[in-house]
Amino acid sequence: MKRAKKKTFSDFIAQKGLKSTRQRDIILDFFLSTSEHMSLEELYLKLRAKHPAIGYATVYRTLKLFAESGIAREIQFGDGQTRYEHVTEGEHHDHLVCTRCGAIAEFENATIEKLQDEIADSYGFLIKTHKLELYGLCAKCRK
Amino acid sequence: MKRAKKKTFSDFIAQKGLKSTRQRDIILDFFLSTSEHMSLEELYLKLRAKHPAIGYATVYRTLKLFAESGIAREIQFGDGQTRYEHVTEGEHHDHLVCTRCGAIAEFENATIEKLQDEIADSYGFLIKTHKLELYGLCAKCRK
DNA sequence: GTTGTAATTGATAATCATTTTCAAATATTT
DNA sequence: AAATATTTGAAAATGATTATCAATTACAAC
Ligand SMILES: [Mn+2]
Ligand SMILES: [Mn+2]
Ligand SMILES: [Zn+2]
Ligand SMILES: [Zn+2]
Repeated sequence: MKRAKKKTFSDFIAQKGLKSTRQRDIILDFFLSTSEHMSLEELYLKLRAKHPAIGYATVYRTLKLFAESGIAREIQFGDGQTRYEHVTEGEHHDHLVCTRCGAIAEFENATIEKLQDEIADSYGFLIKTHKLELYGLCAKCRK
Repeated sequence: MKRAKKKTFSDFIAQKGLKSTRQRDIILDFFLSTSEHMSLEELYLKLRAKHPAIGYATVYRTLKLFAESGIAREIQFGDGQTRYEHVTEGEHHDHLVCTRCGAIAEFENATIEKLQDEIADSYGFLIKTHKLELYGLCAKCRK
């Protein structure tokens, strides 16, 4: 899983004529070891603890490359912070976002996905991506 | 419909101890006369054509008030521009967004809404709002 | 209508996340 | 090892939004 993503990324780098660098390796290792949905700032701060020399711009640039290569996905939960999550081949999910504590749960629902396709069809619309997020209070916070 | 929204807003203004001003009236009239999903900049530019003295900050502040009063809703389609749409009592809809031409279609699907509730229940999650957007190519653009 | 007071306005500066710039450093090819 | 193109980190720039503030305005009390 980590191996596969590293492979995907190095293939992407090679195919694009880019270079394999120490910073990209460090950031990739760190990203693959993190929990999901981490914001760029969070990521940068935690990274800087171990690797103080890595620049902010490099983290931004590298995460964009991860997304471009297909191993990560950019997500926005409306708090003004871009987050990145891991992309797993053939898997898709949507999110429940707790607006009090920030907890995020993931779910999949095949019926909803199918209905989305039907709706798109009825408009002659071709879906490329979609975004389904449920905002509210998680079980812990609603008590 | 326009009347009702004007009433809602003036009640809101009164109840909050705010003032009824020329600028707010102008912006409200303009907003109520526009098509949906207009970005703030678009709104400001079109408004400025007729009322050159109205400031950018005032437009921002006033649209926020519209949202707070319940006659408008802020929406983000991920292009970095905040948009505002009209809120109609008791109505809800989600969006199809064309990533090529920017066209926006609206849809409602009771089954999807019900499934969302069931998913939330199964997580003990209390939904406050949700966001469902289908991005892709509209019928015109996919040809 | 005049006055007093608090809210509002418009211009501008500030903010915040993100992107760009650029000279120095580095990776890869020859 | 030298040549070349990419990458890096720091700092400046950007773009959308928000805060600041002095001048203006709305409105309630007289
Ligand atoms: Mn996720
Ligand atoms: Mn709409
Ligand atoms: Zn919570
Ligand atoms: Zn289109």
